Amino acid sequence: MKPNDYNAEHIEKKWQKYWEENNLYRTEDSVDGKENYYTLSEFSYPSGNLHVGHWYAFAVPDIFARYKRMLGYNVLYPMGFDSFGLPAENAAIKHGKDPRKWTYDNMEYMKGQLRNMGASFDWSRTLATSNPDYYTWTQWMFTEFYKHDLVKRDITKVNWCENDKTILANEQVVAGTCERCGYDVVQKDMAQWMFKITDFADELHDDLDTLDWDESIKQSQREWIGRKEGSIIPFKIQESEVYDINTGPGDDAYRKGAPIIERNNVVVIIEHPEKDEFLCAKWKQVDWQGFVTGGIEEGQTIEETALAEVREETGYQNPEIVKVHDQSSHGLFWHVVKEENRQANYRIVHVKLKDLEQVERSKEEQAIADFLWIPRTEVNDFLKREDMKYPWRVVSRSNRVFGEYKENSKKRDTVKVILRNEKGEILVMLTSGGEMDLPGGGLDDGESIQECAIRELKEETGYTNIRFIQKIGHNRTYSHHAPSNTYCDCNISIVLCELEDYELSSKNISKDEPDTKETWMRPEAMIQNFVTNPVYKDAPKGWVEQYLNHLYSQISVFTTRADTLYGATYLVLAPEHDMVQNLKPQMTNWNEVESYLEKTQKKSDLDRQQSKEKTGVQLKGIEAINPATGKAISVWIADYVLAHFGTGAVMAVPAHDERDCEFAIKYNLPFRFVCLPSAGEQGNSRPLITSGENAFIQAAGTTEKKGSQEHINAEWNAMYDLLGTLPDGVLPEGKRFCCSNTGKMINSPAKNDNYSQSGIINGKTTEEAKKIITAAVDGKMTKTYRLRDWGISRQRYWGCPIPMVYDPDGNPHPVPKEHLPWTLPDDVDFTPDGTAPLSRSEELKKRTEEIFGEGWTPEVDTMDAFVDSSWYFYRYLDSSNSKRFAGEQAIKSWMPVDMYFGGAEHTTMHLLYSRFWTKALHKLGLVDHNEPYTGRLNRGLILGPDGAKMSKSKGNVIDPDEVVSHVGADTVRMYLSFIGPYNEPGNYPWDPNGVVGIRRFLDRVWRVAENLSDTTSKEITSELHQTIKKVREDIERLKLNTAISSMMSLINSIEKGDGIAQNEFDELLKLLAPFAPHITEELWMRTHDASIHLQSFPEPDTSKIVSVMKVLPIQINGKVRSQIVIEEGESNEELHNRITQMNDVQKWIEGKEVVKCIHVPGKIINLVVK
RNA sequence: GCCGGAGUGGCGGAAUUGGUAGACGCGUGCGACUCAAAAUCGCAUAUCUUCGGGUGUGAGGGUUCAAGUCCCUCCUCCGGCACCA
Repeated sequence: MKPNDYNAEHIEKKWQKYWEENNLYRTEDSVDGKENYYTLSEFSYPSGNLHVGHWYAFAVPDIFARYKRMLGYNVLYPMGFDSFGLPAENAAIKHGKDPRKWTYDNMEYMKGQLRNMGASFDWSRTLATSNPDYYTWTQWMFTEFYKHDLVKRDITKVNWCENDKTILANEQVVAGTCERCGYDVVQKDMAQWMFKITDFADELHDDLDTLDWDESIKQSQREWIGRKEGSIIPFKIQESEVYDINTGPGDDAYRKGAPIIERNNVVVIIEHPEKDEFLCAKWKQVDWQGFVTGGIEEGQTIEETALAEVREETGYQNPEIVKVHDQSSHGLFWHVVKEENRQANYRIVHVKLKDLEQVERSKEEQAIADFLWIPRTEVNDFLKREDMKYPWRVVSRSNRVFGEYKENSKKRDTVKVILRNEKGEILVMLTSGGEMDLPGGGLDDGESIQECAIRELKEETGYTNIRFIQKIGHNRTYSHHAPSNTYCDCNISIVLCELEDYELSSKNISKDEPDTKETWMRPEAMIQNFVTNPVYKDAPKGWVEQYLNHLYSQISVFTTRADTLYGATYLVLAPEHDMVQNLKPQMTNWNEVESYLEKTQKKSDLDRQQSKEKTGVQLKGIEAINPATGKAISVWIADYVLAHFGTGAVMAVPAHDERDCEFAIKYNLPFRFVCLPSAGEQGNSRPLITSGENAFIQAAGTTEKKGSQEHINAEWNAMYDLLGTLPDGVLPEGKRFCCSNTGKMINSPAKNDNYSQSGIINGKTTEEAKKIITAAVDGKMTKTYRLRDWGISRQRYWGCPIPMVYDPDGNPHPVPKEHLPWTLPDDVDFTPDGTAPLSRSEELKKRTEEIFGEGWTPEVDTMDAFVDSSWYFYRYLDSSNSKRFAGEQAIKSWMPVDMYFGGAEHTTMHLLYSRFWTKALHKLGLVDHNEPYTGRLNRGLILGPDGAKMSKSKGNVIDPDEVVSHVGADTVRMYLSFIGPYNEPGNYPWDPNGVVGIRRFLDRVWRVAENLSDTTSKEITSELHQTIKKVREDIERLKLNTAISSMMSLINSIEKGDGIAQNEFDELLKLLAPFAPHITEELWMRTHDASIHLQSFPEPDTSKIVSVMKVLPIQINGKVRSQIVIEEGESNEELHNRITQMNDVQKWIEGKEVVKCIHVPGKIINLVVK
């Protein structure tokens, strides 16, 4: 190499050092006269080595940042590391090193590599999410979100591998088995911390319209959020007939259709005469197992049996009946003597001992069991145990609630209101004493129960739009636990109301109860609270079960086709639906149902979606009422209905829904056709779903080719013919089909039908009918979302600790700010064994107890790494601030991000999460903007030279360091920009020869610089300014490939022509500077003192763009036949004459007539000849 | 199945509002330099051709003086969603 040759390695090192020493890229928060511009590229995991993907992600946007800087913007282009998370931990495990050391070593190494790109990062602002001074703010924001009700702890279903004892992500589940070990994956309930991202679902959806992003990115987000509009329609459950056990002995006691039950039993709950304890049986000295039970002998009453069993089994002589609970049920029963499980009917009898007079028990009884007195709380625990199959759990809690304090009572009629929202949640009030209650109050004089309920709700909750649904059950007399710790006896009516919307009226909120906090709870969660809350244990709660039973006596379905309600012939629930468990006592085929539940539990979501064959089980003994027709329909469970979509229940309309059709044919369920497709809706596509023997076309009897228009028409005609013969739309067997098109309603109701609704929707269109029928059946128009709350708990070590601690009662509390950062402990063996590694840290345990007190325990899960990356763009703005996550002024001057470069794989997760984060910060008043990124660009992927994704196993990985050492960083940067348009996320293969092409170009630039001329020709000057214009336009659009190609053309012209003078060459260098910062700096500094990167970007001088000759193509009948040089000032007529004289043209128009001559100035001339 | 986006030489890709399709680069061929090779430089390179011209932007139709670009139908690929009620 000659001394004057282009030596990339040398000059790149030289100028990188110079820039660093001169702080060329230090970015101030504001510069006078310059507008701020925030360019961001997604930071990366410190996985150890920079690959070509990093260059594509960082070096190409650097061109854009440099360009903006030369345009006069104050540009921030920062870089950092997403240094928490699975990839780092897995890699650390694999390499047998401490993840902390491994991660930080990698970061140091990668920083060095990043410097070689010649990128204009401001390193003074760098960050790493695993630094305590970073994650202290992650934790602080978590606790702030918690305080503002944006965080919750909830139990959700997760994929669980029994073998590895760990949670798996959906992607790790392959066909229902674990990706790693092949073991079956089950769905398991686990408590998780979650961000309530669904609170922002509408905003996240609607605000997309305000963003200047590529439509495909927005569309992906919309689909991920998955908003659907439809109706929620309530279906009442028909109460099943139950024979009371008292009506007769023997078989009469069994419920209709129930499986054979061995006998009728009593379960006796024995209460201590003085203490708050119950007598329980302890068998085989190991564990207490239950209560005294016994069989009812023929001719005996329940009371007699109960008292006899107490005397026989316990020896206590003086029991008295408190209550025989009026609900009978059946279930499995462990028979101690026979040592086997048996089916039996139970009656629960509550007995209280008058005294403790006791005689010796029989030897047999002594052999079986010891008896012991157990405190009430333990009894409750026992009743909640997983293995408790006894169905009398609930009943047993309803004892001992009335009549204790009647002396001081004052009677007043009151209401308790169950206020329900559209999600089926119930509003409860949490008073300052921790007591859980429903809103309610006393009836004023002359007020109806309904009026009182709505008035009280408005006063207590502030909600203005409340709808009365129904009064539940009868008035009941209860002791009411009043705030002054006295009890009064009163009639309580339970009223069910529903919220129409969430509008609040602040002035109507009662001032009486300032300590009251309202919470929405799911009914199951509510039961849990009522049962476990110690404050509540003596308060009346019998009615809790009662109103929940009523609440559960209906099933709400979500449908987008409410108009077809008259065609709903059965209901299908997801197997996980709450009602399945709640209706268990009424079911006559529980065994069958249970085995189906077990089967589906084993399947993952993915698995369920893959097996297309629909399966299901009818819930026998259960019937629902179609609210439109008033007719009873059957209820099924099937795993094609998904628990987490809509309400987890669907109304099945087999005649108008493909899936319902398939299911109904399989199980022979009725079809009713209620919507006639409009003529315009038929289209050319095949309208009918036909299936197996029911294939409708067979009835049509056509001979046309299947799939042809004629065949389709025949189907339609056959359908119309058939429907004409069916007065009520009920399809006969063998002619069952389905048509999901919209249209006009028919048979809703049909003639001579006794349906409860008169013909309010018959003849209406689908859209009209949806609204009318929804209102008519007390349904609601609503929206549902695919988006689910964001669960962030991970049973991993290398992540941000969740800053929560639990008091001795297990209640969570946020770690206060003064104890942040809540540091990640060091004394942990992080090898995964299924439990959270932090649970093994002694230091964390000790720390928690020292700060919060004895019995307090730390949360041991860490956060999903997506949490760390949801706000990092704020930290760059002020990365050393120890008072705030970022200073307010810094945020104001930079946010929102003007252009965010990233991978398409982050479109739905990271991009959505960080948008949520910004909206949450905005809601808390911490930032003044509502969206984090104004611009977003998804980049493509660099493939290996073979066109496949780069991977070590394929051996097609390109090592950028190696390429750089051969051709230089400038070449690699430019090649990556040249490979394809950066504004379209395509896949571009790396072509080793293509790199050489770019290097040749830079060599030419060098050569031109070595051979500058004294003057520049007009043509080159013109082309230079055209190039300037084009390059500006192209970078602005991020079509860097064409910007480079135009510069190549210019260099080609310069070399072919008479060269270029210093002045013009300087312009070219500046044009090239963002792309190739090193070589341009080297050539520029030969004649200048200040860096080229501090210069302004060239502006095109249009006056210098001259066309020396205007050559226009001549077309004849649209085909190019010749060219002509336009002369200035020539009239159209003169031009036309000149053209028709031309030999090239003559040839084509000879003997023909020129009809028309179209002259588009500067573009084309077209002669039309005949 | 639904919703986006795309289909152009041997390859990556140009063609910004309908106006000369294939810019620029790679590859290939020929030539120069060289004892030779590499590197470099120059010329050529959609395709068929009877050398007049014909045909060409996934397929077929349409609008227009003129269509890669606009309209209709279909096919393929990529991305997102999906037993979503």
